[in-house]
Amino acid sequence: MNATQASLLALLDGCGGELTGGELVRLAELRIGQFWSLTRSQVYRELAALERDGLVEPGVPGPREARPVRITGPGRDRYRTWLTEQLPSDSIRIPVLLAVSFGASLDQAALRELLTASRQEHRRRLHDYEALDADLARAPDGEPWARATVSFGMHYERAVLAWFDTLPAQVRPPAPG
Amino acid sequence: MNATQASLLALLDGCGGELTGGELVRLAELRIGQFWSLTRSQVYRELAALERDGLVEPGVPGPREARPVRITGPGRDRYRTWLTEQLPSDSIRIPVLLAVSFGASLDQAALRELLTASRQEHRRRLHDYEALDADLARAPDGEPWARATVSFGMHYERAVLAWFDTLPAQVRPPAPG
DNA sequence: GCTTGACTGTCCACAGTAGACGGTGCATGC
DNA sequence: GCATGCACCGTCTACTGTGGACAGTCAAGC
Repeated sequence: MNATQASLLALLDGCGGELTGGELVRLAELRIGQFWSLTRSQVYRELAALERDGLVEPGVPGPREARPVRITGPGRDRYRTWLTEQLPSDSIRIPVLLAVSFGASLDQAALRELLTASRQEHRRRLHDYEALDADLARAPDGEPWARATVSFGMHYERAVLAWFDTLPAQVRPPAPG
Repeated sequence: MNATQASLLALLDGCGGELTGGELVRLAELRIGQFWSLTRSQVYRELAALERDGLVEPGVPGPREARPVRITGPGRDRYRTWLTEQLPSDSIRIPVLLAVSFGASLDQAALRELLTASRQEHRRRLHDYEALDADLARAPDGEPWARATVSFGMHYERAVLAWFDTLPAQVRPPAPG
């Protein structure tokens, strides 16, 4: 079991029915893509392993070679204990910080341009999260768990934007808000 | 060229001499480990590729099979343009958010425990960054580029700590400061 | 001198990433 | 009714990232 398998099981459990690999990819992107990446190749690979281990079972075949699966009882037990007991540590790679770290060796104008683009990207993401949070707030149950993860995104993006404003003047990107 | 190769070249350029694979691993952990992970296996693999491409060249062999390398002229050009022109996007995986996201299906006490441990870990990291920053501030040149990356770490950790305090009451970890 | 431990580089297995590929259903327009 | 285009299904491959085992070698301390 790994985090990708646990995520797939959790998504299958949450939907309460059957999903194909493609549907899982889309659902994962929507529900956890903000802080967890997974690709089509991975999904199909892990789905095969899950079925081999009896944690998911085939559902009724659909059109276009579609082979949906549903979670089994053991699958449900497995992901729930895994998520609270075997969580790995964070994995974070931020290329922009690589450029900042070696900034002394780089062309200052190019670095400033890079940072400006990055700042804009983070600003855009903050706006997206704010819009998403407003949507979730309108849901009947208020979606507390989903909102908690979006809240993380907003805290993060605001911190990054504040950090940009503390950079050395010669590379500091303009702050449009 | 990839980010790992560029980092190795930048470290070699910065040290102004020759380094072995092991030395590069330790130096990388110290200088960029906070936001960029790389392992021994990777370093030796990429070092072989860099030598094959003429971006580093062998230095004078040392004790214990040590085969130090130094950066070449083309190597210097390569990493500098790569860092400002071909930076990939961020890669972030935060397992704790997976648990929060599927929190509705989990045991609330176990989740709270998990979040408490995570909060403590982030608090510890913030203290480490603050101590590191104080050290860097005492350096003759003030180490502006290194301090900028540590500053990112502090902004990030403070944002995460603030986020913990916004979680639903039944899973919110205690806030000891 | 000898042991211990840290260090050298090598190797392997698996997970994550990126993208090409052939086949198939479905909607669209004729 | 039928042809076309497109979105989608699952497969596959190559490369990068991760974690850990391994054998050989030097140095420090007893």
